[in-house]
Amino acid sequence: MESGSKDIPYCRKQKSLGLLCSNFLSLYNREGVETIGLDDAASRLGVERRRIYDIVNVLESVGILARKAKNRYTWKGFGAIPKALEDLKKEGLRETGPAADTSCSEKVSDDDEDEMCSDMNISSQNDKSDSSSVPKSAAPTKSGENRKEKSLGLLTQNFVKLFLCTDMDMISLDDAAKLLLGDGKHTSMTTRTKVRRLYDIANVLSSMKFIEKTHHPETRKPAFRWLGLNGKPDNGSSDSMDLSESKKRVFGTDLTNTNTKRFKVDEQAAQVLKLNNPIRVKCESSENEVERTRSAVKSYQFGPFAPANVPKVGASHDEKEKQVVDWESLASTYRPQYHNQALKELFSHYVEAWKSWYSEVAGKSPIQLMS
DNA sequence: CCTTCCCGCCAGACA
DNA sequence: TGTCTGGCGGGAAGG
Repeated sequence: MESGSKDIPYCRKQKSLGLLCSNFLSLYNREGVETIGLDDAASRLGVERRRIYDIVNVLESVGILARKAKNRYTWKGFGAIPKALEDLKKEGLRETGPAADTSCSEKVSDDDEDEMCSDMNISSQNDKSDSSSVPKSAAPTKSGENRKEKSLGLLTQNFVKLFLCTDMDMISLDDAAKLLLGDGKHTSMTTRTKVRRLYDIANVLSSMKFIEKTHHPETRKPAFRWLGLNGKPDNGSSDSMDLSESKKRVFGTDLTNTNTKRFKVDEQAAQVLKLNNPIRVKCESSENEVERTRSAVKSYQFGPFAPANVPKVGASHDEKEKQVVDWESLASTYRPQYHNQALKELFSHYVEAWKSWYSEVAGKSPIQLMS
């Protein structure tokens, strides 16, 4: 009787974090959603709770979500992304060393290293037992902090900072791992673990089109390129949500400048980027600074599925992009155990969202979906 | 072979 | 204590 699982031997790709992220986004990126329950998400997406944590953590790092309470997150929406990234950038630059940049920013009010509602454990030592001998080999060495240092969320932020604050626009995960971990303390296996996590992060960010996987021009090594907003002007009077129909993401823009002299992360970059958590940036104002500075208007273009309440860029024409994805087979193959109404409408939602998204981007090969 | 990275054990954090 | 979070690394799918 247990042969009800038909075929579907097992496809690893169907369970990828990136796909799950897309599902998550399309599931909650609609009007009326303001809070998200982890249990709800897990059951509706058909995954274990553990995976929800992964996604939620990186989404929170980019500002899409915010932790509200246990089991509960607040949906901030894509509109919160630009600000979050801006904060990340400023934060990263600040850690770098304000000495280099005279006009670093106007609002230099005291601000913690973290911009979100992350809590700093101030109750570090409230132990009542002091005279008594140690119960066991207790390790009161910065219990919480240490764990938090290695959190996926923080790693995500630092990874993003790498793109925002450095002039490297192409980074391999291996280099990123080396840069991001403490300092020259290799440990070989620490890097391995870090790289694993970076793969996770990269998958999620890729599904949102923040980054894209490519290869080094020469080395052929796989690397990731930043696609998201490269640097918004951010004027003080930016109350009105941007997203005007101006320029969308600039893809081939960087092709114009053929300088591209140095992609590899030599020890110079490693030198600048040591430190524990904070990231150092190379503040030298020379080299290839011209890159894509000219486009200061560059509004942010959302990843998949622009929400309904957000002015999409030219959402009028379409029907010209052929559908490369077989949605019907998708719906039938995906998790046969969930044949409820929610999934039905979820998938139909996909088709719409993807259509419009495709027509806008018209990229080559966006996300690899199952077929 | 090497790269990618999913699964889920299990340990801290929290109620 | 139980539940919630989420590091962490094995080891298998993918190329």
